[in-house]
Order: sequence, then structure tokens, then C-alpha cells
Amino acid sequence: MDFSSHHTRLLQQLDEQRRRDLFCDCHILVEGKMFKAHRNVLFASSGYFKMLLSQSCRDVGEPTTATFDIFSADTFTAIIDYVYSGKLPLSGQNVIEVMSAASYLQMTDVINVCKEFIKSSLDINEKDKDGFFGLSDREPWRHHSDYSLPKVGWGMNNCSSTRSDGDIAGSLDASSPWNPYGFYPRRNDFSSTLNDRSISQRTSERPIEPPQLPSSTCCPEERAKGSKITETGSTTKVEMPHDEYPPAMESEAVMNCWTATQQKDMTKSYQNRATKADELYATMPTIMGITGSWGEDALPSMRFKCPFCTHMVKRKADLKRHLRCHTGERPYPCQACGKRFTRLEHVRSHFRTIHEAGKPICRRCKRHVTEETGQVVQDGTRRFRLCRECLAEVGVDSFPIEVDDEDDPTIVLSGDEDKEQMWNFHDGVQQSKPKRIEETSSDLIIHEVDDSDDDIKPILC
DNA sequence: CTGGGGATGGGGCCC
DNA sequence: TGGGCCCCATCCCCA
Repeated sequence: MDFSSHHTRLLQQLDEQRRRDLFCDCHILVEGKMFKAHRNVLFASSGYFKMLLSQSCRDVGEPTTATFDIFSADTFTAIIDYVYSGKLPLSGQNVIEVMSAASYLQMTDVINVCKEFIKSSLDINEKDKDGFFGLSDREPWRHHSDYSLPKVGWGMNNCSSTRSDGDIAGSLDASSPWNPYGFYPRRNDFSSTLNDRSISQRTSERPIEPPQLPSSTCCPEERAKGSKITETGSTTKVEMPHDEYPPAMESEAVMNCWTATQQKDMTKSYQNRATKADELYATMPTIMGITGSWGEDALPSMRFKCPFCTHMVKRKADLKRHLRCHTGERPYPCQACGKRFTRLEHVRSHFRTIHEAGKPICRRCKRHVTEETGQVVQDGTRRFRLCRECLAEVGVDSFPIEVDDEDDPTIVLSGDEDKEQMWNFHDGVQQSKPKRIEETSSDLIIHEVDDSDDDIKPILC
């Protein structure tokens, strides 16, 4: 018996059922256009729908409705046609948006097909050497090419092979070059780039949020656990816990352990964290680098286009840096407060401003203060300067000023019981008695200003 | 409610 | 190529 064409006929049957609206139990509203499909098929095709439907499958009697305003109906038409046929109608005009939508929907195979499509175009372009990037419809032979997965999708290099039954999230696994670190474009990015489509913020029509997770979370199962799906009426919403700034260290502990040795360790840690971004960038597909122009306006110089927005940069390094705004990756935590930043220079600036009282300006009267005319005041982990007049006015000049050693300035908190809660800058010495410091006005600490902060640079500048 | 200023994010570009 | 600086836009807090 020949079963080789069974799956083909089965898919054709499902497609026919979809087109005739038979047994469709999932409604997808895209730009006001309603698509009907089978949740089983969507579940098997998209990691996004897999996660969504796996948590809303209790109510099997009610059709699940998902609303998307972040890509066009035409784009979703291409994707749903692929889901039910295995053929992807790609063109130079829709490949970017299809790939972006596929990334959103966690359809690795579609992403890879788009990559292959673009790569082929780049190869052709390289051979032609005419300076024109061949992703437009000027090439009739490539107009709306149907990319069939058996040809270029499943067998590609780097193509995810984790579409096994046991794969919960299913699509963008850690081996995928597109999702090694939780590669989820932010919705704002889509809204601002995909033809500037507006996104409905009304609760009743709120589109499904993509999983927004800390960049350190790359496990699809963890994403699924952290999500919450609610159904209001016929609309399903996915709510993700917001954990944008997980403190790298407890601030009270940091207050006691800031040493020069650890500054060096932190720099190494930053380097390791940055390596993650390097790896991400290294595994980016060919689409990242584009020669010539993108679209109708030809530019003579080389430009690199972000695959998730319309932004173009001249240097690959700038694109790498730009990509962090899409990945949400924040590899540089402030060692004092735990807030995370996308760039080392930002955390340095933050530390100097917030924790080092780097600005010689009185916080109260905004006047310039010097070592003689002002003092550093500490409020929790924040440090700032006040001129002596303002200090006198706010009445904190009665606080004791303690300096253990003129050559080794130490910030001393008020009260004898807090003497061990020092923001210790002694080289190589770590005093660790974690104790929460209440950030109230009563904790205002005054110490001698020492502008020669050679020993207290929190970050190796 | 509004304006000002600080904090932060991101792009360009030089070294 | 990465680090760093400069600049500008945006957000947010506070008076």
C-alpha cells in the first residue's frame, strides 16, 4: 500500500475544510479581517498558538478568537496559506513582514524559508554586481515565488528540528539561530515599523501580547509557565509578568561588598554577558547585511537593515547594538541598584549620576558646588550633593559626619548600629552584613566630599 | 493639569 | 571591531 501521499491529501482536506468553514474552532482577526482555522492545525504549526491554545484548551466548546494588529491581513494570509499547504508565497515586498510575523508567531520553518529567499536574492545580487539589491519585484522570475518547505525549509542548515510532539512551545528552540536568547520583537517595534499600523489599546480589542520575558529566560517552557491567558468574551489575551529589571544583586548586600576586586570581576561579568549578544549577532541570518538599497531609493553605500524595523545603519556594530532594543537584552546591571542597561556606557553614566554623586550640582538649589561648598549626601543607594546652605536649611547638618581615614574615605551611615552598613570601598575587603537600609529622609548621610575618587570608581572606566 | 528638569534610551560617529 | 563620546528624543517625577 502507498501511504506516501496520505499527508498531502490530509492537508488538502484540512485546507478545503478551512475554506468552507467546516469545523473551524479558532478565529483570528487581523486588521479587521476574520480568518478561520482549526486549532489543531495552528497548534501544530506555531509555537505562539501552541502556547496560547495549550492554556485555553479547557473551553473547547467556545471558539478561540485571537486579534492581531501588528501585521497585515495579507501577511497573515500568506502564513495561513503556508500552514494549510506547505507553500509560502514570498515576494521581495512581503518577505520582511512575513518573516517578522513568523518570528512573532514562532514559526521557525517560515523564518528559515524567508531567510533562504533573501539569501538567494543576495547571492543573485552578488553575482550581478549591479549594486541593486534584488529583493524587489523588478525581478519577474522571483515575483511571488512559492517557497515549498520540502525543497528549502526542513532540510536547511540551522533549521530547527525540534518540532517533536514533546516540544511544548514547539518552534523557536535554543538551537534556532533566531531565538537563542528569547528573541521576541516588542510589539511597539512592530507597531512602529510595519507600515505604522496602529495597535488597539482597548481592552476588548487588545491584540495578543507576545511573550515578553526577561532576556535571560530562553526556555520555551518557562515562558509558557510565566504567561497568563485570560479570555474576555471571545477574545483571548495573554498577559506576561513584567520583570524588566530583575535586580542582579540585593542592593543591601551590594552596599557592603563593593570592592575594587569585584569591580574587575564585574567587568569580566559584563564581558561574558556581552558575549551572549555577540553569539546572538553571530547567528543572525544573512538578512542582517544588505548591500545597496532597500527598495526604490538606491543608495550607493553599504547599509545594514534591521529585520524587525525599518532602521538602517552603516556599520554592522551599530546594527548589533540596535538589535538589543528588539531583543530586550540588558547585559549590564548596575551593581548598586540592580537596574539593567543595554550599554556599558549607560550603566556607567547611571552609576556616576545616581550612586556616585558625579554631578557637582546641589540637588536642591541646582547651584554648582565644590569640595568646599558642598557635601555628598546619601539617601539609600542614591548619592547626591548639597551645598552647605541647603544642608543647613534642610536641617541635616546636625547628622554626624564620620571619616575613619582621610586617605581611605568610607561612607558611614548614621547611628552606631549601622556602622557596619558601609558602602565599602576598601580594596579587597568585603564586609557583608546585609541589612536593609530604609530609604527615608532620616537616612540622609553626610560624609566628607572627596572628589579624588580614584579608589571608589564603581566601574572601571 | 502642566511645565521643567533629571534619567534613560538610542543613533551617529570618532578613535 | 569595540569602546566611548556627543547629541537628541522620550519618559517620568515633582513642584
